[in-house]
Amino acid sequence: MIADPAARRDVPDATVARLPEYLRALTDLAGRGVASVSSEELATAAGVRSAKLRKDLSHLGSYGVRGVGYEVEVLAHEISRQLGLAQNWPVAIVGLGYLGHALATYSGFANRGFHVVALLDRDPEVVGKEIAGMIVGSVDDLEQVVTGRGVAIGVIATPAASAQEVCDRFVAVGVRSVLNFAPCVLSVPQGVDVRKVDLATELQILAFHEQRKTESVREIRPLLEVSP
Amino acid sequence: MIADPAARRDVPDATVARLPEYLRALTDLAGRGVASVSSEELATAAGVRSAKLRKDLSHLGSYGVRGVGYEVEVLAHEISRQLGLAQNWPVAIVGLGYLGHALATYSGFANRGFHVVALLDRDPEVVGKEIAGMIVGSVDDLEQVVTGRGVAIGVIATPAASAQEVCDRFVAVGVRSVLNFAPCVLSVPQGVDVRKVDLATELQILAFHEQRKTESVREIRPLLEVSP
DNA sequence: GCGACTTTGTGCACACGTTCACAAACATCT
DNA sequence: AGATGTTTGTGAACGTGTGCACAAAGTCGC
Repeated sequence: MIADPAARRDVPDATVARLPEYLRALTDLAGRGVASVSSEELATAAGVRSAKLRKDLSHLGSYGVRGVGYEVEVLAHEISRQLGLAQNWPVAIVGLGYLGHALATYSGFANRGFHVVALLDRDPEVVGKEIAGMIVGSVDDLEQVVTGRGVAIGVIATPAASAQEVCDRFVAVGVRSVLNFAPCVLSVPQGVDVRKVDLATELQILAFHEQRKTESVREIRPLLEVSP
Repeated sequence: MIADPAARRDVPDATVARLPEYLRALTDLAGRGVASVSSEELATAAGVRSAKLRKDLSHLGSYGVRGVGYEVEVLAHEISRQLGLAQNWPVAIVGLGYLGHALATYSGFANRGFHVVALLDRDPEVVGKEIAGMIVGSVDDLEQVVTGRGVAIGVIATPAASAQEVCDRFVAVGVRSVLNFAPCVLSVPQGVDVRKVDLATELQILAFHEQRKTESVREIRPLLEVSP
C-alpha cells in the first residue's frame, strides 16, 4: 500500500456507472490508432459533457496533462484497473433460453475481463447441449460448480419464478455479485450486490416519454389545422 | 381536458424509472388475488422504501386512502395509463442475433402494452425465417415497414458498426424513441429519446464493487490470521 | 357520534449529482 | 526566458433526488 497515489475510495456511484462507457470509447480510439485525446473529444465519443468527464476522471486521480489531454492507452489502462478488469472474473450463467444464449455467446464479455466458466439450466432437454463451446450443466450442480470454478459473479437469466431460488443458492456458496435479468425483485443479505436489467422496463420508460410527445402534438395540432 | 385531476407534467425522471417496477409488483399482487395494499407492503414488493414509494405516487395524483392503503386494480390501471401502456405501441426490432431473438420471443412485451410488428435483419440467411410467429424482413425495407405499420419504438440489436445507420434511418422516418442494445453511443437530433442497455456495462459495474469487497477482505485478513 | 388507531401525502432538511467558470499547469513559439 | 495559447482539475453554485417526521384524513369499535 505504498505506491498508490490514487484516491481509491469515494468514487461516486454515478461516476462508476459511466466508467465502462469511457473505457469503451477509449478502446475505440486506441483501435483507430489515436494516441491522445482532449476531454472534449472523449466526452463527445462517450455522449457526455466535457466538464462531467473531467470531474469523473478526477475521482480516479490525475491522469491528464494540462494543455495537452489524456494519453489513450494510459487512461484506458487506469480505468480498466479501477473497474477491476485486470483480473479475469469467472462468471456463471443460469438459464439458457434465448437471453441466456445471447449472454453466453456475447463476445463483449471475453475481451473485457470476464470469463464465462459455467452454463447451467434446469431443463433436461437443454442440459448437455453445447453452447458457445461449452457444455450446459444441470442447475442441480450449481453449488459444486460455483465453488469448484471460483465463480465470483452470477448471472440469472431464468424465468421470474426460479430467480429467487437460484439467487439464494448463489449467495449461500459465497457469490456476492448478481446480475438479474428476471423481472422480479431479489432479496439478498447485506454485502451482496444485485443489478437488475429488465427489457420491458426500458420500453415502458420510453413509452412514457413517447406518450408525452404525442400528447404535445395533439395539443398543438388544432392550432396547425387552422391552415390546412 | 376537463376531467383530469392529475398533475400530468413534472413527473421526475427518477420516479418514471421506478413506475414499471411498481406496476409489476401490483400485477403480481393482483394475480394472487390481493385487492388492497399499504405503501409499506407495496414498497417491499418493489424493493424500495415506503416513503419513496408514496412520494413517487404523489406525483401521479392521489390514489390512496389514508388509513387503508391503495386499491391494487385502481393503482395498477392508473400507472399503466400514465406510462402510456393503455395504447399498444408498435415496436420494430432490427438485428436478430441471439439477443434480437430473445427480445422477439420475450412474452413480457405483449402483455404490457407493446406489440412487436416487425423483425428486420441484414443477413440473407436470416431474412425469411420465422421467429416468434413472424417472418423476418430485410432491413432494406425498414422505411417502408416503419411507415406502413406505424412503428413508434425502434429496438436496435445489431452489432455496434451498424447501429448508427439503423438509428439514422429510424429517425428519418419519424421514430422518436429508440432502445439501443449495441455497445456504442448513438447521436440523434433533439426530440428523439435513446435508452441504452449494455450487458457488459452492468457486469463492469458489478466488477468494480466486487473488487472493492475483495480488497477489504485482503486488508482485514491479516487481523484474522492471528488466530488460526 | 366520538375517540383510538392506521396510513397517506407532504413540507423540510439533507445528500448527491451536475454545470459553470476559472486558476493552475503544461506546451509552443519567438 | 517570457509571452501566448491550450486544456486540465476543481471550488462554488445550482438542481435533483432521498429520507424523516408529522399533520391530515380516513376506518373501526363502541
